[in-house]
Amino acid sequence: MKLTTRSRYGTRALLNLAENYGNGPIFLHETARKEGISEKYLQQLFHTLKVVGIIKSERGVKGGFSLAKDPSNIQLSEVITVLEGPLTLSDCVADEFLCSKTSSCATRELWKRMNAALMGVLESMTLKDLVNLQSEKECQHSASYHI
Amino acid sequence: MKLTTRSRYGTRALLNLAENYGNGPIFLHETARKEGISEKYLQQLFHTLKVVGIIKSERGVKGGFSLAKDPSNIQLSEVITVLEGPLTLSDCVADEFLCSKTSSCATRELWKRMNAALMGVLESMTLKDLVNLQSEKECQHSASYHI
DNA sequence: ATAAATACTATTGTTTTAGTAGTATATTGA
DNA sequence: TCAATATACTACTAAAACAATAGTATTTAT
Repeated sequence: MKLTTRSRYGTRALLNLAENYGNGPIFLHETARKEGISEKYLQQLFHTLKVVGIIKSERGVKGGFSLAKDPSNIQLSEVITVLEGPLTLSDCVADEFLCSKTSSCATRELWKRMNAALMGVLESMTLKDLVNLQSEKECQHSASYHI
Repeated sequence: MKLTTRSRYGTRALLNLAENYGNGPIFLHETARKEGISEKYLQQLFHTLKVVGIIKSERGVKGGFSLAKDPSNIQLSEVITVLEGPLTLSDCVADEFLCSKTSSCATRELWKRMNAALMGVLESMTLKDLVNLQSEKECQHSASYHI
């Protein structure tokens, strides 16, 4: 059970935009190069993210992409859900009428708990948190090199 | 991001065996019919579960499958891991050398937290818990019908 | 104009999933 | 002993999902 590359690439790319928040748009090809993602593929991901209002774009020679709102207002649950689709581990979690045994199914309860655990993590973090985490890590990393 | 049918079918089938724990083996075709799973497919799942010692089998006319140990000693983390493979949302979570940026990657930290959340649920529950959950639910369900 | 950026849709190769098929082996009991 | 019925094990396959690639259209700065 893996996340698709859509989620993983998309989140990394958004982190890239978030780190630049407030400084105008970034060319897609820059983000793509920096994160090692195919430009064409990232175009699709950014298109999706734009449609739902997470990022905005400017066209033309001085165009590019930037976050459409403050990083602290972008929950990771929103990001992953948009890129990955609903994060339900079994379809019966989202659609209780899918199976006739729903109301008395212990395994469904298990899948629900797993989903709740995942969403708990994702809802408790925003892109801003991810930016902070990144700078913390980079600081630790460089410290361990220099000492 | 869905669990595969291996996990979902397998867990349901194990719950079926767990409910019968101590009363001898159950024919595979019975479990298959009750849970609506193809016999041939369930054979594969049970084979996997047998190899790792979660269930045991008896061959021949009076054969069948039963749990190899007490339901309270079978963690759901073990069950899902065996059926689904390692529950890592990104390969870099399991293999830190997969990516050169591992030590300073914020998204990897995110995937790790999500994994920890999932494993937290699965390690805190055993097949016995699932059996209890099931009987609770069935009780509630029948109660709501009779009153 | 034109160069360089995003917009959007269609197509495709690969991998994974979910299952089927088939042969072999073990056990019971008439 | 032999037929019936169970598991054991491996190989194969159709369908779906994934991960891109391709290509045309449109916008904007210079």
